[in-house]
Amino acid sequence: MPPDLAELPIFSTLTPDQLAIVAQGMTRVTLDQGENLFLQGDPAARFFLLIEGRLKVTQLTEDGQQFIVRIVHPGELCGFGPAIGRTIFPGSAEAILPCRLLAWPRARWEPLIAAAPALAVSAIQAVGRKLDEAHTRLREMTTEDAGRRIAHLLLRLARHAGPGPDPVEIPFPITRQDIADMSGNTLHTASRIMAAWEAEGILLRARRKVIIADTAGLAAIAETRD
Amino acid sequence: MPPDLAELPIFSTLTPDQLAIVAQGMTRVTLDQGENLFLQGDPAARFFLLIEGRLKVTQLTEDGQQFIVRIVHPGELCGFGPAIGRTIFPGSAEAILPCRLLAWPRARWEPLIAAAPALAVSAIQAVGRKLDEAHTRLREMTTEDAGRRIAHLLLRLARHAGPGPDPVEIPFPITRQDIADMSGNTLHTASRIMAAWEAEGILLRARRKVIIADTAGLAAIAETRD
DNA sequence: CGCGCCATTGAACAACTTCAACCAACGTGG
DNA sequence: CCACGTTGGTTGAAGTTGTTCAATGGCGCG
Repeated sequence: MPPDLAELPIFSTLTPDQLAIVAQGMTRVTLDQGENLFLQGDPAARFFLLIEGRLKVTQLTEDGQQFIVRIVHPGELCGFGPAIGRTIFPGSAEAILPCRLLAWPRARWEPLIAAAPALAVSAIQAVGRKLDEAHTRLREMTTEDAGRRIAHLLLRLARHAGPGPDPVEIPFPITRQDIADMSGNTLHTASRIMAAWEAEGILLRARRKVIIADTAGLAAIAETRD
Repeated sequence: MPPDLAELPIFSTLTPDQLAIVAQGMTRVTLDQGENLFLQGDPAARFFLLIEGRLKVTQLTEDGQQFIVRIVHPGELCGFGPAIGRTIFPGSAEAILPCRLLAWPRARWEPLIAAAPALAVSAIQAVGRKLDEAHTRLREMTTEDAGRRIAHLLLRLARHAGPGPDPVEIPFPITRQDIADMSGNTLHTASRIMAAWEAEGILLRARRKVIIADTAGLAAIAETRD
């Protein structure tokens, strides 16, 4: 059992009593790269906290198009349908890196937030932040052109790599197709634009890999106002 | 004091004791058409429940573009920044019809949800629904063309008119520009597409007014899969 | 070593935006 | 109550962006 509960930031303020309640019914889950944690339409029987790795949450439209809802980073809750009154998962979650997670049955949600109100507050705030992020993406989709959207996306992904000097590597594998889906483009447009940036020395690219060589240059593209 | 608190659906399950707590610190607000309830950047000192009328919530980007976050319908909470840890309003809210609201100071949020847990649950679910809606809009923005996006938008707006036979009137004034902003188009594209629909007998239009004459026809456009 | 997945690139095309002009309804003040 | 400015709305033509279609290259795994 690698990590002690108390060492996780989200639980660090809890008393031993509260930790005991948190631990009730809790199980650990590990996923290999490429495995699915849950599929769209599955009953939302459990909710999860990602400890290590990365998850990609996607939705499939009726007509077969894929839409990437978000990337889940370590320390974040996911699949908390139960908390907002959902009974099935609205999307699928795939491990894009090997993952370790904690899982609780949905019935534990109420006792858990009752035992640790800080958790409830942070859950609500997490939902709020995601709403903000969704609005930001919506605003970008409607007011910005393809290049700026991709630039914003890469900067956002890179921020999760933690602060650091150039070059910044996006810390998980990601295909051009993923980038195109997340930024509302086709694979082709994304590929072209990023090829141009590579020529300008802003990016380094490899198979399923992106490295930002010039954060300032990319930020300049993202902020360009016509 | 027009409506009795207990008559509002959201409070209908509360006991008199709980209602007394809800009423503490509560004030009533009325707005004329065109007035602002709050402006982007204002300190989020209060949160609101819309009883009657309609609000339009917008954000202004740094470079001056407007983005319509949502329309607030009667019975919905709005401006609940305090609930998700915000101290300023991230957007502006304008009355597009004369409005009546209830308002509470932000400090009342915790006692209020403590007194009426049903309210907390419904607040979390309200945020969850908005997240869903934002994701739906995002998905539509990236996978659908202009016409289908407008069709979906109009159907969504019309649903708030309540069920009823054709023709369905969208129950608040709305400009072509608003429709374009909400569906991620320019005024021009929206105007052209809707003009075509009017010629086909699907819509009736007037200044600041849209009436759906053929809901099934519009739904067919919205669902067309290529 | 050969197949499949990921990626790149060019050319033709369609969709949407921009630019620009114009029209009609509303409201206000003389 | 009429003239006129303002706001909301329509429409055409030109221009741009991004998509579609099509072909090709290369890495990695069995």
